Amino acid sequence: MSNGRRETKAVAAKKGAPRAGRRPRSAKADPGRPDADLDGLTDHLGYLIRRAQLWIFEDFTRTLAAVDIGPAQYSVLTVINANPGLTQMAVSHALGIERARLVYLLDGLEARQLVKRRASATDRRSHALHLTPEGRSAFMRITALAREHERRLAEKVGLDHHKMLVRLMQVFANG
Amino acid sequence: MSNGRRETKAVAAKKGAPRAGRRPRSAKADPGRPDADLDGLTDHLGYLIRRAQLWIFEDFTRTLAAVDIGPAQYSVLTVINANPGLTQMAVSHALGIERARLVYLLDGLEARQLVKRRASATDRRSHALHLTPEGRSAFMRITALAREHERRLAEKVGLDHHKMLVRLMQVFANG
DNA sequence: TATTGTTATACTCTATAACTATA
DNA sequence: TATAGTTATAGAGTATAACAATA
Repeated sequence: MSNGRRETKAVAAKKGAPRAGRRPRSAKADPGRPDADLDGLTDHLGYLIRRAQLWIFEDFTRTLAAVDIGPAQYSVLTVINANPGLTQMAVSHALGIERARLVYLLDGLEARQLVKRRASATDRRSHALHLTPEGRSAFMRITALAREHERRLAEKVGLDHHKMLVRLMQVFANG
Repeated sequence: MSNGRRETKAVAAKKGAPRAGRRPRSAKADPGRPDADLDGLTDHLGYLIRRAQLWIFEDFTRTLAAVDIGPAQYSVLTVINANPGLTQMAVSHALGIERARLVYLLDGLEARQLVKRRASATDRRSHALHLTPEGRSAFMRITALAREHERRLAEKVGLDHHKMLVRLMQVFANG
């Protein structure tokens, strides 16, 4: 799985069927495969967000394939880097990742020597999380690629639109 | 089982002391657990979208729990309703749902008598998808609940922001 | 008793591969 | 040979529950 970037095997021949604006009506004009009418779906933010998620995660994963880091791993590294000594519960809470899932993610990052679980000085139930020196230098390469991904994303939606989206979506940043 | 995960000991834990505040911190009244610094994460559209997805899908599922319809099922019903006679491949392509997954979804909807697979008149390999009469009346109740969900979502982000988000995110509506 | 990290299970969704029956 | 629908499997991700060590 580590190299899991399968090439999407040339999805047959795409016939004409151009994206006719946001009103893909004509069911007769194109005998090949006209786009179906999505009806009210394109007014549902949830639907649009799911489609956006597909595009973004795919581009992110492809862009960071060289360092073999996925979106979840990236978010974990970022938070640990910015908050050395954080506990697993705090990371789980900050990112909305289930603590059971986080155990698995950290197992992988620790096995790759990017992250270290240390004993907490104050609470022997919990671990203090830190980037290793290798983790810190890897993180610099990783953030460079992440920025490249973000640039490509901004290109797709338009630079001004990207700024606006980031601002509007802050509502969801926590809680 | 046997994850070689032995802890070293010691090392003083640095208390919180996160980086300089490039981001306003929500002052939660929890002295024991201040929010972690998310650093650059909140400028990544992918991260924000993931958080939005969590909120939206949870609210959607809760709102439509009474009719037992999830986001994917809702999108399938919507497209079939707007395009009676559509094939499974066309639905799969329109919504970005794998055709193998669609089989499973349709099995459920057909077992509940909401959808019917009919024989295609022109190609005996494919099925023509239709809502049943029960499906059509159920769909009216379903869309009412979906609109309620969308209203709640618009409330959360603000009505004007919601409109803008829907417009900006159209880029992802297809492809 | 409650919490942290952990293990385990189940369910959702995505990605493939292979099979069948048609075309 | 290729395509539509189907079945099967594997991998992420989410949601729970339970348990040991610790608080």
